[in-house]
Amino acid sequence: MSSSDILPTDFYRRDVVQVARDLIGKQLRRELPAGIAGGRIVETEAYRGADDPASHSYRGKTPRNEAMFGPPGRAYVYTIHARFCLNAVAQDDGSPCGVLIRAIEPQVGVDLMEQLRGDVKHNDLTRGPARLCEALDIDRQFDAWPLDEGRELWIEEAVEQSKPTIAVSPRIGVSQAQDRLWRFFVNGNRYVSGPRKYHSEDDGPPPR
DNA sequence: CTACCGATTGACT
DNA sequence: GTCAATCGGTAGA
Repeated sequence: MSSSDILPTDFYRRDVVQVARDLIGKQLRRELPAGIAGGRIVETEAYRGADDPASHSYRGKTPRNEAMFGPPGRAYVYTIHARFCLNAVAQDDGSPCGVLIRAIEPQVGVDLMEQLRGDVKHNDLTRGPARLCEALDIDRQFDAWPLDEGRELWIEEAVEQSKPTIAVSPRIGVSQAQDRLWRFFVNGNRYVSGPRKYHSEDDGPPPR
């Protein structure tokens, strides 16, 4: 692996929906005291700014969501229901956008992640935004962390040659903007949270 | 200060 | 499938 495999800032400096789609298949990496852990990103969601009522940044800047207003390529870590969730900040046009990493497929340092998660079913190891953060020991210390420098916490280029089949759906846990299909996931992958088979991007509109 | 609630999870029917 | 624990962030008195 060379350092050029780390996703550069410019990767994130694009339309947030496109970034969310392109992050599927990429490799999330965490450097722990005992070694490297991580895996393949299999589920993401895009959150936009002032025009997206489901976004944390919809009602303006607060101490909590400040990282979303910062430069692209940084992390935005927030807490909900006493748990942590990881976003990658995207775009660079003054609009506070982020991509929620909802699930990864565990591939590297599985034993390390199992230790951090405790006694759970293997399938639940990293299935869900707060579960993967627990498995990788990601907390508020990584809020605004640069993801493009290849240390502690970063995202690398995909290992596989071909892109997996990507399905889309409305975002999970949000009641607003159901017409925006901004959730992306590897179709049928067992580590995807929520519906794992919805419809391919080539199909027609989703069932209501 | 108090009150409300969520981009969730895990236990349970 | 249903439901409640849990606690920091936020708004409002």
